[in-house]
Amino acid sequence: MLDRNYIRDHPDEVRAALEQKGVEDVDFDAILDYDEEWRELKARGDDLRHERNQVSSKIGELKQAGEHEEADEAIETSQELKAELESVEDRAAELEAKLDDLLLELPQIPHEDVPVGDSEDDNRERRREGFDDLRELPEEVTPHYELGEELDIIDEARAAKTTGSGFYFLKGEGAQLEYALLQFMLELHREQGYVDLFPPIPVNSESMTGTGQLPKFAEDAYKLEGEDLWLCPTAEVPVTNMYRDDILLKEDLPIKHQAYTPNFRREAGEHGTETRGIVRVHQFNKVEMVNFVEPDTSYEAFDRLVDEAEEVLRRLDLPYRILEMCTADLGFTQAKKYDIEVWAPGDEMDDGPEEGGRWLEVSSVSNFEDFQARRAGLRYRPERHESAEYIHTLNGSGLALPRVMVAILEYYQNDDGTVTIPEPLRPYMGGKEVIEGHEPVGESALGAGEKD
RNA sequence: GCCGAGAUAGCCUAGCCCGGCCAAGGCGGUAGAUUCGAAAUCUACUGUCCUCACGGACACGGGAGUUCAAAUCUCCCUCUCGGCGCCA
Repeated sequence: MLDRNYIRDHPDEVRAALEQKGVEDVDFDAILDYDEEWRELKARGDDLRHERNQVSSKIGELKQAGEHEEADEAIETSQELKAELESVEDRAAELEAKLDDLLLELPQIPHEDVPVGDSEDDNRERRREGFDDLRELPEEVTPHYELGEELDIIDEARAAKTTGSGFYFLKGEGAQLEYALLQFMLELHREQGYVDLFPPIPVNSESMTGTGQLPKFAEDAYKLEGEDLWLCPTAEVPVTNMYRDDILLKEDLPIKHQAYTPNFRREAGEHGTETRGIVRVHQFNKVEMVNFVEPDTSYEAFDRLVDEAEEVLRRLDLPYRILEMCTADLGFTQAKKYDIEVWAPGDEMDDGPEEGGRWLEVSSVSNFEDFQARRAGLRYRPERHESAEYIHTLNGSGLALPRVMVAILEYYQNDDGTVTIPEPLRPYMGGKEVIEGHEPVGESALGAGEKD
């Protein structure tokens, strides 16, 4: 949420931001008008109330002095004031409620460094890492969704049965790889100074509003029937809202939390060749890093956060690139955002690198500045005697698991259809070095002619 | 789920029965005075909004109501604590 004073004083900046982010469904002039009218009413209401307070206290005095006649007169005056006050304040309350709703739909203003653009084509590639010394790949890399089925470590069909499309079972070595990735990432971020959290998975509407998923993006999330609860769309929501309405101390900052959670997203209508397999699913695990920092340090924290997320891929020795998002590709809440995209060589896509394959977004690192803090009431006291100020929040995935798994299954694939396990993960898989897969189970396995 | 008790400023606490006279007091913090310096002491400041300002309004968990007037009375909600029940 933007500061109302800021909006009054810098309307042109807000208009520019709306245009750069391509937001067209907000009537900013109406907001300014409402605010103007509200302030007038507020001033009038304050005056009336002042008058009433004076009359009221006089009534007390008169009554104690035993001057009942004059007291009754004063009561009459007070009653008249009351009626007028009510109409003024009702109108003001109406306007303020409207204003609050509208303000929740005003997006964050992009940081001045962010390249202005119209679409994702205007995003800038900052750098590319890990392509100098590539692994020897099979002639034809099998896409993860075929390989996962062949090795019987990913079972989408049976998940469709128990749950629906867009979900999957991981089995045996597949599930082990998932756990190994989790443990590995969490341990790495611990080294980077993160304190673990395991949050509640359902979150209420207030939390969803605090981080900006509501009110505009309700249709992206799963809602529990009969409850004011949503299935966690990202750990950002419970973790950022953890300190809602708290006042933190200067010495508390920066606070760095990491949290593993499952994430649930409806992803309505997202089916096609680009989303085969487990690259876009309704439930996936992710380790999220969230930083709470003093305002003037948030851009340092941003650079550090990108590096902390990258470290996962560096250690796994997976090639990737860093993309700087242009204004059009910034989210509603974001002032600045970098994406990290890992290289997955299994599927040819037009916008992939020269080496073939495609890019998969595995992390998004964002600085929200005080946008979320203002919505959620996240403050700190810069000096003991000073009044509280909004902090800055940032977060970054570190990382989203399924797409890392895709990259591993494709990039670490061997000629014989097995997958070499990246070294840092082996300690978490009982020393296992290669994923060899399982015999399929059930009558359908007979069709493959592999069981007598 | 049931019964009971509670929620007051950054923190701790009074006021609530019995409505009216700045939400009293303490702690912590900042500045000043004092001091060679410190401790102690004293003074001022230490929530939000509107206003260029003077000033004013609001704020006692949240919301609604009663009243000329609500921290105080009534109702609803949220959360916390205690007891009982249920439960992995």
